[in-house]
Amino acid sequence: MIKTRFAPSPTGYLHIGGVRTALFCWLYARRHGGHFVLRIEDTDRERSTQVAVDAILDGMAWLGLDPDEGPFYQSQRFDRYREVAARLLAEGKAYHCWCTREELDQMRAQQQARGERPGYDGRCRQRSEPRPGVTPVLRFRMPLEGDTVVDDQVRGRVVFDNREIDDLIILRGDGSPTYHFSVVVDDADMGITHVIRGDDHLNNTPRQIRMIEALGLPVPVYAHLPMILGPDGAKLSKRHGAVNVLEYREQGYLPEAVLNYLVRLGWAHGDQELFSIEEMTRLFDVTDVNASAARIDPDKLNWLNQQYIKAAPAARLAEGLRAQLAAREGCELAAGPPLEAVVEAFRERAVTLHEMAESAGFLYRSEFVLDEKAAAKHLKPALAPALQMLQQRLEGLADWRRETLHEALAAVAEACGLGFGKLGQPVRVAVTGGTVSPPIDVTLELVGRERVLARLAKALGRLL
RNA sequence: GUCCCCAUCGUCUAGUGGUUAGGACACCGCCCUUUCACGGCGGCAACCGGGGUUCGAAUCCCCGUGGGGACGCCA
Repeated sequence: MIKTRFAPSPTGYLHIGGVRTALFCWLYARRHGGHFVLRIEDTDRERSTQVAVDAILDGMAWLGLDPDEGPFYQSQRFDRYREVAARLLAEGKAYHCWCTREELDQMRAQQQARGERPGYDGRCRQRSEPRPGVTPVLRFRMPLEGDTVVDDQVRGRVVFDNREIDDLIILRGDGSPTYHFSVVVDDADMGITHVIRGDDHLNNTPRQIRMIEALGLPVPVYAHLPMILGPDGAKLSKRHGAVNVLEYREQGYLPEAVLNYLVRLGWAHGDQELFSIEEMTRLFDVTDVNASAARIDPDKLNWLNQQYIKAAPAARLAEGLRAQLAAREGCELAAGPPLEAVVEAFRERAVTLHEMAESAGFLYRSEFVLDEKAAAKHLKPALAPALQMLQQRLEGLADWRRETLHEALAAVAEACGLGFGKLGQPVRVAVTGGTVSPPIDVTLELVGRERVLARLAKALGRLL
């Protein structure tokens, strides 16, 4: 069975670049009827935190990137790594190294000074005597000559000269495994057939392949994905806005929009831009991923999010809107119209749910805030008769619905010799406090009879 | 510094030896219009440079340039 895995280290939030890796792994497994494994790489106990683990799990769940197996934790498998390492040592494929950190630093500095690639020179390969006061680490014995070939699904064939690869540490002084070693053991134990991961691991691959071979295990298929950069082409960082996926949720992005955006970074299917999850899983193939790095484009994500907001079921959006509104000062859900009605009125004019809550906020705030500039421009004394007429008409309106409101507005506009818009805009300002809202009839319906009449009266009070 | 990877509009990309180099986002203009949007139509805009290979290169090869990554008892 095809098996892919996503193996983040819980040292921070779930990065948007990591999410794309997870997505590609997930899609590939889905596409081939295989399994997607989630493994938490927490061998570095100093930096790993439970908060980060939760953030990863939370983010994956939000996006629907559910693992078929796991989450597995490397921290719970230390015995297994030590066992495998012991075997390597017994077979002479690994050896103790008694070099001190100071010694290693010095060695690297000298190598750099000589213009060489810094790396361990193998000075402990032959040593058999322990050094007093030093707890040894275990190093893997890499071949000294020849090449190691990585047949990458994205890059093609990449050849490394073994002389460029040094003997890496597989067990630290405290007996804990290092990343390179634990991945190899885990991928083998978990039956991972396809390793799909970030570009930054390409250079690590030959050493991992050598360890896998030394262990007599099958070498998985590799696919190294290009990196995702910030809009300015630099490495993605906090200053580029949201790098933490959960921030996208907070900002009102829909998970399917984020996924759709991410899947198109490095992958395409002709000219198609919109992909449902089902389409992605049917069409995606890691061999179609292109090799060059891509930049994050917030504009395009926004556009996609809007596409999904226009199409999503109102009930779902209502839930998102509820959360957005709830997080807002002065907004009281009970004080306004049903959320689904608001969603329908605003879905074509909101890029994110955050923005929707922002512009629909006036429906739920008890205090009325009038934009003075708008009032100065649209609430002119000359309008008083028309507004008065409208007020009367609305008071007598039996049925407070968009259609009846529209009739009332149209009738008053006609009677006063005004265009619909000439009446609508002042009413909008009077009722919403601003110049922007859904169509005025819809707006009046949403604001509700009581408030409309009260605000109209208040506006009239200003004019008279 | 050494090694590895990458290179089509501003951005994401299609393209796999012969195309007026296509689409999308953004931007600009027009239309629609009840504000804002949505939508429709149109426009601007690219093969990093130099050598080869070939009848013919965005496409294949080499060099350069630029960008990125790796070089930890981090992952």
